[in-house]
Amino acid sequence: MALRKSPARTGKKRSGRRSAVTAVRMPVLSDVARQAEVSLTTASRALDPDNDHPVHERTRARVQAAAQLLSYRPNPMARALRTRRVPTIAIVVHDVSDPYFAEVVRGATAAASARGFLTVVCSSDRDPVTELRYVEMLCLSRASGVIFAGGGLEEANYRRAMSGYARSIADYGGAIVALAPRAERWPAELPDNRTGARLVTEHLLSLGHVDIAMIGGPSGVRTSREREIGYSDAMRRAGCRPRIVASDFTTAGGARATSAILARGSPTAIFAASDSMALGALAQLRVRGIRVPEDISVAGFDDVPGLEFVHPNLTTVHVPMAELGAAGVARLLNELDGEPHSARVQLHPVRLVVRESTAPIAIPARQRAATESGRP
Amino acid sequence: MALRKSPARTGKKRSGRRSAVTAVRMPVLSDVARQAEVSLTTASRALDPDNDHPVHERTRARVQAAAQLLSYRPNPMARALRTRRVPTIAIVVHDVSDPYFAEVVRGATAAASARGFLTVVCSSDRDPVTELRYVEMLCLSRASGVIFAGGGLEEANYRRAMSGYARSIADYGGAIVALAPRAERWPAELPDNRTGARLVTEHLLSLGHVDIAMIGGPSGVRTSREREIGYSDAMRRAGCRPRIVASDFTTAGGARATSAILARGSPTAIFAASDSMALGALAQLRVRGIRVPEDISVAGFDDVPGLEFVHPNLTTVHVPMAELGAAGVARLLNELDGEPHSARVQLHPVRLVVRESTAPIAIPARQRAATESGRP
DNA sequence: ATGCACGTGGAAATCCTTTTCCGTCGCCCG
DNA sequence: CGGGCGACGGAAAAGGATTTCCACGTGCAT
Repeated sequence: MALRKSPARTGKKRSGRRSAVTAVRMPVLSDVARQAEVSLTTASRALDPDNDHPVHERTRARVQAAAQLLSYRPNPMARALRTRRVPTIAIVVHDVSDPYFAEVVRGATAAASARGFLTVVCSSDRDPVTELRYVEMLCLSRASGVIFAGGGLEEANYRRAMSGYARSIADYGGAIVALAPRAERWPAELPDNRTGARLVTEHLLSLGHVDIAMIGGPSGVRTSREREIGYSDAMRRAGCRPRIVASDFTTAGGARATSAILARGSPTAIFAASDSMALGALAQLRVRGIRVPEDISVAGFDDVPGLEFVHPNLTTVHVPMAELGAAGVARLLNELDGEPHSARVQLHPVRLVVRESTAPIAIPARQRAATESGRP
Repeated sequence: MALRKSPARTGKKRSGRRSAVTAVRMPVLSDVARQAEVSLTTASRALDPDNDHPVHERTRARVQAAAQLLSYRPNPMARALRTRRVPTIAIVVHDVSDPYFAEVVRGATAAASARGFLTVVCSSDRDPVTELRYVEMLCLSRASGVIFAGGGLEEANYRRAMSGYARSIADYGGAIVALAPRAERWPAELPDNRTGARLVTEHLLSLGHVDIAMIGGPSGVRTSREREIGYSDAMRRAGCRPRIVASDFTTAGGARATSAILARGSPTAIFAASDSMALGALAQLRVRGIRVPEDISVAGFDDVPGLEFVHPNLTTVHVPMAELGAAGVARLLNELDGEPHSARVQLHPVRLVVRESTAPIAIPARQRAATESGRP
């Protein structure tokens, strides 16, 4: 694929102003070597626990003492140049502002920094071109690994480009892991979307609902599909007709989809494939004066933080987002060390969280309302 | 200060498995030079637009053609080693999951990637030790710059350590910018907190409110203080007594603070120093059956995304979060280029956004309610 | 004709670490 | 006693770009 001119600028011109006086020049390996009276080679070996070349314990101690004394820290750039890999792991998300991704990122950065890795987060803003640009940059800068927190696209060009980058990452010894289902057969740590969707649907069914509409995610995104399948299966098994309106995982999209659903009949329950969309549904229902859960039940998916502060508290499926992020970096590090994982995809259990936004259908709803704290 | 052994691990052991066949070796500068029949020097100069050494146009064209042909991309690691600076800018936040910071990060990453810079985000989780650890890592890896999105602490040890790192960053030619008021005299792009707080307060005052309580941020954080000052000034100027309960900028904290406020009297309006806290206030008022805005008005600060989907839509002060992030990056790049900025701190205007959660005091509130869409 | 500046290009040093390849020394064994 | 082996340490190459000098040829002024 054609690569164009580098967009990078390095901000030169600047000369080392203030440095003159203060700068005591960071010690480099040769300083340590001199201090310890050994060669560069030995110093390097003594300081590197992973190196298997034998170094006499006495020598090693001397070198380490010298390093300590000078408070030497190896220069990551030089190291990276030589080893052809930088100790940073990248995490590619669709949108950092999306609370789902924010949580994943939180978990991942915490886990990574605990192991001495920096994380760069790349937000594609749901634009495949931007995402590819990022991945190219990551390849070039030889990130140790890339975690894809969001799903991929089914589009042919995208997939071809991506598989090229993936190969190139594998070539230089980097690793990739996915945190959402993708066409590519990468190692993956995934939430159990199908079961989750089945759980909510069965919950709704058990409350007596029959006409349950679903607000799906974008078509061509596997997470959407899996959640839709879980829903459809449960519905069909109960003898109900599934009904899905595709949307885009955003709050605004959820509101729009709700309008669309209402325009074509009035279900007694709506299951949104993400909390953001469920929030949109809630908002839309409110402006129309439709009460939740008295008139209609609403459920979401993800259990993003803060749901306990929206009204009514949303029934949803808890996805362990931060743990997913942490598991992603753990998995990545394993892959880097070449320790093969038994299963390519590791499913993380999700659980149904029943809160206030779902209630038994119709008449029973009124009884339930009576149990809530009355207004003065 | 003493630096200990590197916590970094680079995951070696792994040998280049599959590489054997596929790897076509990425072209390097010398390949381009050979192809264009010029020296390394000339090739480098021809490809670098910032270089001021004269290169004949014909030669430059030849080199560029060669680079294009080979789809050459400079190796960022080699470049970094030589220039002593990596093209990544770090952004330190208190919590990536906080929508305020998420937005700032979004703006910053977009601006940075547009200029060929990668961004690493470091989330301190509000722990000074973690934050310091991050900053040390950033120093070592020679990030081009560090943007502090959140405020700093007043604590002595923290400030000393931080100023040490700051000096070291300046020494190697990196830059720092702050996006929240701090004790350190760094270049800053700040929201106009004082004016914003004054604006909401005056808005509330103009609606007839007199007993307006404020939920403040953590003490020792300047953003809190500035917003509190704006509020207090406006109150005093109107002859009203300010009343502030400190909290922590979180939704849960906002809910708790609301309880505390209610325990000590019933104001007719509550101004929270952040939207998150205002959301907590809203939730708390709801469980107590207190209507907003009929019984009490609530206003927030920041205007984080998604407020139009909460009920009632929150009146707040719009802070241009993404723009702040972008401005931070721009400022940083300027600093790196040594182009001096006139003012050390650049104030970004904020504006009052009046929505549904604030209304005239007492009786008039009912009239206002009539203008809303009625229920069936 | 000499000197100087300028435009252009190249050789080599530099950034700092890791790794390859080799040399030495002591020791054991045939 | 020569040879082989294992433990240990060092010289130097590699990794790939940037940058500092320096050189050469022209054109212009002296």
